[in-house]
Amino acid sequence: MSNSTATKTAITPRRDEDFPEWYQQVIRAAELAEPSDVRGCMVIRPWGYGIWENMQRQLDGMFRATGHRNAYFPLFIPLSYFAKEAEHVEGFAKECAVVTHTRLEVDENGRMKPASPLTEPLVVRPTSETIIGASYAKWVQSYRDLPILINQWANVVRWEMRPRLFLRTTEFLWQEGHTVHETETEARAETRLILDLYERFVRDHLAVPVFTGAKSESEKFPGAVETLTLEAMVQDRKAIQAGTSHFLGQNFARASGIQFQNREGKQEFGWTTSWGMTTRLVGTLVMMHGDDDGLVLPPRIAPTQIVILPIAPKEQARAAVLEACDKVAERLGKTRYVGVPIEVLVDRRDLGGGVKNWEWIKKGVPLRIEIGPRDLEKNSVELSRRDQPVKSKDSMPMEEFVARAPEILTSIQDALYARAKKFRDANTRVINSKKDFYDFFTPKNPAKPEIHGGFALARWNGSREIEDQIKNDLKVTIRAIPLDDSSEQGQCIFSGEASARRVIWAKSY
RNA sequence: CGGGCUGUGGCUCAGCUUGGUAGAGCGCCUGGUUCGGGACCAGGAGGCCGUGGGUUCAAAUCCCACCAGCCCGACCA
Repeated sequence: MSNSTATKTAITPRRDEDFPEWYQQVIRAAELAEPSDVRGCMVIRPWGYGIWENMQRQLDGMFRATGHRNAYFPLFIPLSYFAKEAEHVEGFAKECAVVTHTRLEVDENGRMKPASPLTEPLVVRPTSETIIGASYAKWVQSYRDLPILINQWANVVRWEMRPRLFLRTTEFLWQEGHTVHETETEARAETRLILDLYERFVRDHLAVPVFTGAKSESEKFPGAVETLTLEAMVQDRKAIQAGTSHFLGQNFARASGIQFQNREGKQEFGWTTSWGMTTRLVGTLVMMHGDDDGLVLPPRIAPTQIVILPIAPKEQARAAVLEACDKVAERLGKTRYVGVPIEVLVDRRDLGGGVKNWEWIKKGVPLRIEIGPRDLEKNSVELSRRDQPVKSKDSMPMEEFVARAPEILTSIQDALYARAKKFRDANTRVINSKKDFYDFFTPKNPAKPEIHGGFALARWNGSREIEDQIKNDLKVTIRAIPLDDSSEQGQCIFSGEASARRVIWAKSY
């Protein structure tokens, strides 16, 4: 009893008690998003949307720097377009929202009902390869028109059976890049370029370490020749896909008629790619860095990086304290951190006690500053880093703090990455026998599985049957086939057959 | 779409078995004391009990249907 307050966490349950429930509670407590009345759809609140806007701004800059430009294509895709690529339709058929009518009429019971059926139904885009392909087919005549390097920021709809906030919602936001190239080599290079760009983005901005690689045949994008992926490990040791980059070969060019006259004067199909990152990354951040007191945001992605909390116990002191807070805020706002002005907020709301402080803890603000009468006397500030225990607090001369703020933010950013990487590496195993593999992925308490498993690096013979078997037995799948060609021959741990390489296995989101 | 569970103020839930037209905690509002670690006291607002039908003098409570949500499976960024 005596230490019950000492061990109290802001989020109930704790991660080790019930991870999925913890995840939902963090999203609620941090005011990132909430479920809406529309099944499977969510309302993204300002704090959550602010994170997404930062991702957009940062990624967009990277796309531009590599020669890509933004455009916008229709939300509705004629069914006939969509159906052009066989594997593609098959892959998405079960989760398409379809618009069949163009207006509402009042029926005999006074209820609204759809009327005026469309001759050709429209699919609400689950992805835009086919509708964009239709435009590209018109734009591409000659090899001189290539490459086409376009990105679109959009919403898409995939009618999922089991939605979860950010991780899997019926409607979600993303960017989708769609490019056309003259040669296979160029298109493959583009796929790799984007994979590397994504990896840099999640590492440097989100403090998320990933393994990259190719998807197996069964896991790749419907219609793609090759799907490259970034796989992160979150704190329940499951894998989450942080982004994908697809080499589409000539499949979609053939389906959409993207043809050009090549340097030899012959008609040839273009080589296309597509790649995307989604609002799922917000959920990834929660599960990657969050703790039992709520969200923990890497400084580079936080909508507010520093919050200043005025402490004014006595009425007489208030004006002076607020003035000091504003002054610090103003100076910080003129200070640059990774090239942009620091986002500071003075929380002057009239809320008592630690309530305010806890609110910002739960929201994951990287740095909290307290300024009170005692600080005014000493000309100092109290600072708390979100990457450190919530109760720890340091005092620092005001001048020094203002000067060192960017450096402190950098140090938080680095600490989060280091912690995440350490966690992943500690839960990544080289596994050399089927028994060890099954042990690794089997919880000790099957009735209420504890957090277990992780990433297993194990040899595989390349067969679909083995994949299906493992998925069936353990719900474990191949997350990535590493690209680095350090091919030491060995034996598949499941079949004993020849195996060219180790692949990464895990349970996944 | 199959199996299980659940729908009662903003949130979490009690009440239902043994019908008699609503309660708690948290949150919210007002006033005061507080404020350097989730404060306290006093007062107050807010619910046609998921929807429709049935049984009954009377339904949150019993019966039927529907709808929605959660968990498990199949699918997925």
